[in-house]
Amino acid sequence: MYVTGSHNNSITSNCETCNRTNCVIHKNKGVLFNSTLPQSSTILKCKKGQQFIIEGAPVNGLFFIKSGTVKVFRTGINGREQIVRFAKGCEIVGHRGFGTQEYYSIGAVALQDVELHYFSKEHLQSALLENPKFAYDMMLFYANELNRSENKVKSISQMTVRERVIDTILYINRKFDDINGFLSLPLSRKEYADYAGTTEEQVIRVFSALKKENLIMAKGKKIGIIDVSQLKKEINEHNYFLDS
DNA sequence: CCATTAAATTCAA
DNA sequence: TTGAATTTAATGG
Repeated sequence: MYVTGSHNNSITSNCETCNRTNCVIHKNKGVLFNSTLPQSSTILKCKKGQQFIIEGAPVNGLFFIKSGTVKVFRTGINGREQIVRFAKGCEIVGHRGFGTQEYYSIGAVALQDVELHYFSKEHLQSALLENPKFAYDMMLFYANELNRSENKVKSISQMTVRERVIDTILYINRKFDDINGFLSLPLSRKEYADYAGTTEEQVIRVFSALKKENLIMAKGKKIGIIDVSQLKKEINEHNYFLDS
C-alpha cells in the first residue's frame, strides 16, 4: 500500500461542483463570490496541525471550510483542552466572533491539510443585509449550533464516561463516513477524551471494554464500529438525541 | 496521576 | 521501501 505523489486522500470539494444540499456556501455562492467588492474572498491553505484561529485574537472575519477537517477547541481550567466540535468541508468556523464579539473565544487547528475561504466581516455584513435568503440560511446554521451546544452541556453533566465516549464515537461516525468499516477521521485517544470531557486513560479503558464486548474494533488510530445499533441503544436509553 | 512496555506512525535515506 | 527514531496506546501501580 502506497500513496502516489503528494496527493493524500484530500476530498476534492470544489465549491463550484460541491452538491451538498445543506451547504450554506454552495447555496449562496452567487452572493458570496459575485460581490461588488474586488477581493471578496481569499483562499487560505493550512497544513495538518496548523492553527488558524488563536484564542484571544481579534476577529476580522469568518472561515468557510472548503476541504479538509478542523477541530475547534477552547482552553479550559488547568490548560486542559475542550474540543467544541469537529468541522469538515462546507462548514463555517469562527462564527461566534461575528457581530458583537471582538475576540475569538476559541481556537481552531487543521487536522488534515485544509483549504479555507476567508471572508471579511464587512463583506459578510453587506451580503447578509442585502440577501435575506443568505441571512436565513446563516440563522439556521446558528440555531443548529446553539442546539448542539446545549445538548453537549447536558451530555457532559449527566452522562457517564462510558456513555460520553460512545456518544463521541457515534458523533464521529455520523459526521465522517466509514472507509471499509473504520472511521475516516483518525483521532488520537486524547482528542476523543477532549471532546467527551474526560481523560485519555478513561477513553483507552472504555475502548478496551468495547473491544472485548465486540462493539468496536481498533487498530491504532483507526476505529471501527462493529455494532452501531447496540451502541445507539446504550445512549438512547438515556434519551439523548444527537446532533449532526 | 505517573511509569513502563507495546504498538503504531513518521521520516529520511 | 525499509528500519530507526519518535510518538501514541495500553496497562498496572
